[in-house]
Amino acid sequence: MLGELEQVVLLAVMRVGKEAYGVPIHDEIQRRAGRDLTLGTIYKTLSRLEEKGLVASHVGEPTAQRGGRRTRCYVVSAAGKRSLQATFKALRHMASGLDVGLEPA
Amino acid sequence: MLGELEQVVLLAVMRVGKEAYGVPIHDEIQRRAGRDLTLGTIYKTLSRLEEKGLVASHVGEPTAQRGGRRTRCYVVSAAGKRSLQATFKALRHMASGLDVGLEPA
DNA sequence: ATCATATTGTAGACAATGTCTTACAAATGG
DNA sequence: CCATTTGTAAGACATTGTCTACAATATGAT
Repeated sequence: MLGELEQVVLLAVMRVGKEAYGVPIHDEIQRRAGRDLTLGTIYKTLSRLEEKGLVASHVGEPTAQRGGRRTRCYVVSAAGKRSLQATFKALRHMASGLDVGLEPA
Repeated sequence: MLGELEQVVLLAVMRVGKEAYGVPIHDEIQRRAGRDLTLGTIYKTLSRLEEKGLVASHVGEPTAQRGGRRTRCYVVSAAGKRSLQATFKALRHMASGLDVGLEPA
């Protein structure tokens, strides 16, 4: 079963798209969910998701940035997307008719 | 932050309504979410939710059933409902426009 | 060149949540 | 008053959530 943070991180990776590495993922979660996590939290979650095959990663091109390592970029795998969909389907079923801000689509 | 199972159990308590004790909660989760948990899992989660003030409980009347203890019945507190709503609001923000079966209401 | 600094990533530790198994309690029918 | 039925609680362990501390790399200034 997908944990709560795992769901959020998967969604953030999808949203960010092409350049989905640590910092942009972190920022997207902060902006959209108003949740202020450390980068360590993001990286740890990403690496657990990768172990489970729910995301895949590759080392990015060196950018003309100020400094830092090569970025590691992530994409959500097909299994990852299915996992999210299954999780949300069950949630919607549980929530239907309950006025908790999660009505069925 | 509400854990994934905590969300499901809170929703189940709301759904079941008046007679929300262990067994009916368990059955509701099984039917609606297709998730087969043990009663121990349900009780443990309920007691953690109660410690956090997200549900309240009282011991029920003895029924004219074959056996068993008095049931302990649960209701979701105002704080519990707010927690759920906040959780789902953030999720919907993260998911909007993503075809994962959780479009904004 | 080299050193301080900015940016990114990794590892380790610990807390919170998820989950089961096992034990315990209470009620009823014989 | 004891076996059976129904319900609850406690303990243990795995997984997930989260941080802090550290390592790696690139840049610009001295």
